[in-house]
Amino acid sequence: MTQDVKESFGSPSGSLAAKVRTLAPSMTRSMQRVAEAVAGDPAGCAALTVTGLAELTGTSEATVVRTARLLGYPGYRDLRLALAGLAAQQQSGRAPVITTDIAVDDPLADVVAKLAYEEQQTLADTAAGLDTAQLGAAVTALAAARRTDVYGIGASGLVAQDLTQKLLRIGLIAHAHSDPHLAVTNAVQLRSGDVAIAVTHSGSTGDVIEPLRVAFERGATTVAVTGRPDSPVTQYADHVLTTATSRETELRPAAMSSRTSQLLVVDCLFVGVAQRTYETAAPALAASYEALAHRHRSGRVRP
Amino acid sequence: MTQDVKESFGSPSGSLAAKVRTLAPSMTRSMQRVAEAVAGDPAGCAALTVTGLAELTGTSEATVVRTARLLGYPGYRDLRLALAGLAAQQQSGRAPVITTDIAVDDPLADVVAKLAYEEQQTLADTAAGLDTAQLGAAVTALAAARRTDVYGIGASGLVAQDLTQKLLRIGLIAHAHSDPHLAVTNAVQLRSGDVAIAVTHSGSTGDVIEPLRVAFERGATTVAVTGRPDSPVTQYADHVLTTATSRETELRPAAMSSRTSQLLVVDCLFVGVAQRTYETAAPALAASYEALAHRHRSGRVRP
DNA sequence: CACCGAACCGAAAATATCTTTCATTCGTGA
DNA sequence: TCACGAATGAAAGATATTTTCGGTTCGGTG
Repeated sequence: MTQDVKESFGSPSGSLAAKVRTLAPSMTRSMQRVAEAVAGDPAGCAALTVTGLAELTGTSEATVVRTARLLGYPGYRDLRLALAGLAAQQQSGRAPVITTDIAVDDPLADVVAKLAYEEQQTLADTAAGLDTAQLGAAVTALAAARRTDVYGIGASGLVAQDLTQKLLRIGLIAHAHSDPHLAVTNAVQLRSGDVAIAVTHSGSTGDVIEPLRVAFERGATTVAVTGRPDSPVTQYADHVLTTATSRETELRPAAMSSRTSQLLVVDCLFVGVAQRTYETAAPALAASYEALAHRHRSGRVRP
Repeated sequence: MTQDVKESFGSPSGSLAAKVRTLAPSMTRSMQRVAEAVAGDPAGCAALTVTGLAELTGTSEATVVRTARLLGYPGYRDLRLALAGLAAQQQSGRAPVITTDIAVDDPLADVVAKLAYEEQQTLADTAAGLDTAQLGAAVTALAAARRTDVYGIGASGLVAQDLTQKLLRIGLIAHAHSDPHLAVTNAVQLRSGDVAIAVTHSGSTGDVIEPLRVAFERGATTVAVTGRPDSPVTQYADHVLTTATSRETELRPAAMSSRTSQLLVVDCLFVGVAQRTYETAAPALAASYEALAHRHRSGRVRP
């Protein structure tokens, strides 16, 4: 199933294409067909009626409407309007855009350009798809938390650690856990007023869900940072922060872009908390900077 | 920072307003009312149905349709679509291009936008400043290495781990060290044909320089990933990969953007190596993907 | 000033489009 | 294999758009 679709769209990444990618896993087969068509050729689809799009994708009107709903619009009419807008934007956008995947024989310069470009897209998509209300709620909880536990495994584990390091720097009490057993053991200690955060792209990593569940049941405020807003982990999450999902290619595992996306979310959390706790955060940041200066040798070496 | 500019239609935009002006004389009174409304607030009108617009302008559906026709569209439906497009274009034209630093009282939405923008900037800068010759040399060394050690402390330690995780996934032997003593202890084991990589933004972190020096003296190929190409760490580096340095602001520590930059470099290294060792890397990647699938619970949870 | 005609306008019918319902089909797990 | 539930599309139902058509207004004219 390689893209015979030609993927010739100018800027594949209006937040719509991102939304399609995020929601695709929770779509049924025929809905995916519709979503694909829409993401692939917004302008073309905007010109079609429900019936037209249904025929084009070999599905029914009902399915088209269902897809529109899933993408967050009240109905097809509104999706169509949005599509028209998107098309217009693309038109004026005129992005140079690197469309192709990274190939085995790409020269390194291309690899660098493509990777940078894709990560930039990921960032844009993440920012576009992040629910600031959920973010705000999570920030509020974090800022007031007695202690915070962060769960993550593999690449997500690094993100968890990153967040933890940052929170510690502004004087909060935070721990990252990547050992499932220890995570659960610690989760048991949590109670109302504490915060537990699970970082998992798939949202289905049992080892991460379990401690979150425990924390949830203990009354802690729970947050899920995941690329799948309908995945199991969200069952136990008071607040869900959605990360972007990008096309995965052979040489560029999904972990790469999901990490970028997760880190942005985590940064937002951090800055948000730092704002809320500015009085204490600012001096703490300054102090940690000061403390680190000693670990650095004097200066430059090459004249 | 919302646009108080209000866009009080000095030039409501494009051919539409022009068309309205041109055609106005040939319009009847009520049609002019409709045309005016449309030209004055395309976005708002795009949200209305024929009936809505008719009521808003105190006219009838028929008149609205007639106006649409006069403006050159087959019917109201199409005018509406065009309006949506126009609105979107205007919207995007307002490239807010966030220049200011993150302030303590910025709303979260701004924080998200600014962070995303700055990280995107960092990525672009990194890609632009990366020396592909140096990168190529590092990749060659990595691809052929008997073993690879990566040193990093603090935030850079996470980057080091990230690289290690990836290299392991394609069957290479790699270790990350953030304990300075263990790092040195291990560095002693290195010899020609091995690779040592130091990740440090400042380039002056003694704890990271030391193991690199040891590795260098043992004859290993050494690589420095640093934001300061003239810093002490480069003394012992065969190849220097430069990361971008961005303005540091009070609420956004340098660690944030240097991490982004470092990760891009590390990703480039990884993909480069994966290309060189494609024969073995591809199946290894597939296998690790396969193995992880078992760790994930079945699928979606919400209907 | 009354009358006429043409253009204008909107109510409502006719049509197209979108949405919902519901029976059927398909895939899946026991 | 069967039974169940999810997925799907046909068709009914609801809305929106377009058309029709008759009433109204306005300017001119006898």
